[in-house]
Amino acid sequence: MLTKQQLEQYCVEATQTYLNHISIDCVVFGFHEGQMKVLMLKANMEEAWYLPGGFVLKQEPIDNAADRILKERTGIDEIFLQQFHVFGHPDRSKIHNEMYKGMLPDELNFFNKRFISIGYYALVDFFNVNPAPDDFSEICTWRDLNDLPEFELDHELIFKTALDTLRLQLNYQPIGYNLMPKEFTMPELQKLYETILDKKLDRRNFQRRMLGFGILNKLETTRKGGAHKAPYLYSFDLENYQAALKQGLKSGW
Amino acid sequence: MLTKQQLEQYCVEATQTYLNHISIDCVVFGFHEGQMKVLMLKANMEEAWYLPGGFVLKQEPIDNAADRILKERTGIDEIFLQQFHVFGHPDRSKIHNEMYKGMLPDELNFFNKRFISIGYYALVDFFNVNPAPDDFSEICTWRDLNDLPEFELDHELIFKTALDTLRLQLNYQPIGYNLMPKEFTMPELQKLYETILDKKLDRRNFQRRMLGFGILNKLETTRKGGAHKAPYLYSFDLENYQAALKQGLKSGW
DNA sequence: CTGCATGGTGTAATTGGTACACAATTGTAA
DNA sequence: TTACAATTGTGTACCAATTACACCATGCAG
Repeated sequence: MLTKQQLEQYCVEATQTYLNHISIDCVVFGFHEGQMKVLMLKANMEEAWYLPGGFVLKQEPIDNAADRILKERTGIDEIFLQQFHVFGHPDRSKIHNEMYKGMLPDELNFFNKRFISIGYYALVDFFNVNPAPDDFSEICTWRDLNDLPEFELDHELIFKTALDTLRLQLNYQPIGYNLMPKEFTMPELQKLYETILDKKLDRRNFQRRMLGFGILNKLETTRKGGAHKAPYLYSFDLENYQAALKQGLKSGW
Repeated sequence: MLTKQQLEQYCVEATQTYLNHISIDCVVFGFHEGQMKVLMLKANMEEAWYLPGGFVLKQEPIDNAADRILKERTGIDEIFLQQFHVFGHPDRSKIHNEMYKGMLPDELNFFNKRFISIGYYALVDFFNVNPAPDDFSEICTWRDLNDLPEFELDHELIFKTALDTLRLQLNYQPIGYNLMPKEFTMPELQKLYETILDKKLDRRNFQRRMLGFGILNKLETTRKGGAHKAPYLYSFDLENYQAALKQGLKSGW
C-alpha cells in the first residue's frame, strides 16, 4: 500500500521514465498437477484480481519491457513470450487501482490516462517461478484455470484472447518445452494438451502423433511410484523443437 | 510539400489531437490482373516509398483509427482489417519524412518522437479503391508484389510480417471475399491463392478442396470471351463464409 | 495369485491429399 | 469447315494421415 506521497513520487517518476499511454499486460501460463494455471495479482486491501503488467521505458524495445516485467513477477530470466494482440479501446483505460483514484489531481496521476495495452502471453515452468507482487498488489499467485476470480478492467478479454491464440497455435506449433519439466511422461504431456484444449484426446493416437513430430527423445528410464505400470520418460529434442517452431508442424497449402 | 509554417501548425495540432508515441501502419493488399498489389505512398520530392499510416485520436478506438486512415487513402468505408503485430523497437522511430528534419526544433516536432506502430493488414477489392496521397506524399498507388520499391524505415519488415501472417491464415481461414469481385471463376480464385503463396497449385485438387469448404455458390452463367472453354462463375456464400471465418476451416486437434 | 487400472504397441477402416487421365468447350488457323 | 491448341470440368487410382479399436505388459492392492 502506497501513501499519497509515495504515489505522487511514483507518478512523477513514471511520467518521466515510461512511454505514456502504453502498457503491457501478460498472461503467464503454467502447468502443475494436471492443471493449467495463470499468474495473477490481487490488489492491496481489496478483492481485485488482475494480470501482471507494466510499462515501457522510453528507450526500451517492447519485447524487452515484457521480459523485464515478467522477471520482476517470476524471477525467471529467459521466458517464452509472445505478443498476441493490442487492446486499444479508450474505455479500457481506468486507473489500475481504484483505491488511488482521487488521491492525486488528474493531471499528475500517471495511471489516469488512456492506455493502449500490448498483450503478451508467456509459457513457463511452474517450478521455476517465484511469484512476487508489485507495488500495487499484496498477492502474486497461481490461479487455476477452472477456478478463476473475476478480472479487473478488460483483463478477462485479454486472458481469453491469449487462451484462444494458444489453442490456435497448438495446430501449427509445438508446445510444452516451456511448460513441462525437463523429463516427463507421455500421459503428462497429453494432460497438458487436454487442459489447453479442454477436451479429451485418444491416448494412443496422441502418442503416435507426438512421436511423429520428431521433437521428443525417449529416455531409458521410467517413472516409478504410481500404482500402475511405469511410463517411459521423455525429453524434448531442443534442436528439432526449435526447427518445428520456425517451420510449423503442418505445411498447410 | 508543406512549408515550415504548415509543418509547425501540423505538429502543434497533432500533438494535441493524437496519442503521442503511437502510430498505425497498414498493408493494403489488392488483386488485379492475376497480380497481388500493395498500396504505397511516395514522399514529396524524393524517391522514398512507404506504407499508408497515421495516428490515433485521443479518444478513438485503435480499430476505428485504422478504418479512418484507410478511408482517407482508399475512399472505402468498410474495409476488412486485421491487426497483426506491433512494431516497437526504439530504433524504428525516425522522422517520417527526412525532408522535414531540422525545419523545426526537436521538442516541437511531432514526428521526431519514438513511435510504437500497430500493424494492420487490409484486403480490398482493387476496383473500389481510389488511391489518395496524404499531406506528406505526392503519389499513392498500387505496387506489384513482384516489383516493389525499397521501403522507408522498417516498412519492409512490416510488409513481410503482414504477408507471412496472411499466408499462415490461409491455412485456417477462408480468403477472397474481400479481394475478388462479386463473381469470379475458379481459375481466377486459384490465381489469387497462387499469388499469395507464390507457388503453383494443382487445378483439379484446388477446385475440389475449395468446393469442399462449402463457401462457394456455383452460378449458372459462364465467363465468355476468353479464347478457350468458358469457365463457370462462382460467388461466395456469405453466410457460410462468415461462419468459416469464425470457426476456422480445419479443426486441428 | 488374481483383479484392475494404467501404459505400450499394433491394425483395420476411414478420411483426406496427391497425381494423374480423359472428355468437353471455345476460338483460331489451315 | 475442320483440325488444333489451350483451357476447363470431372473422375479415379494411389498414398498418407487420422480415427477407432483390440490386445498385451506392468505394477500395486487385496
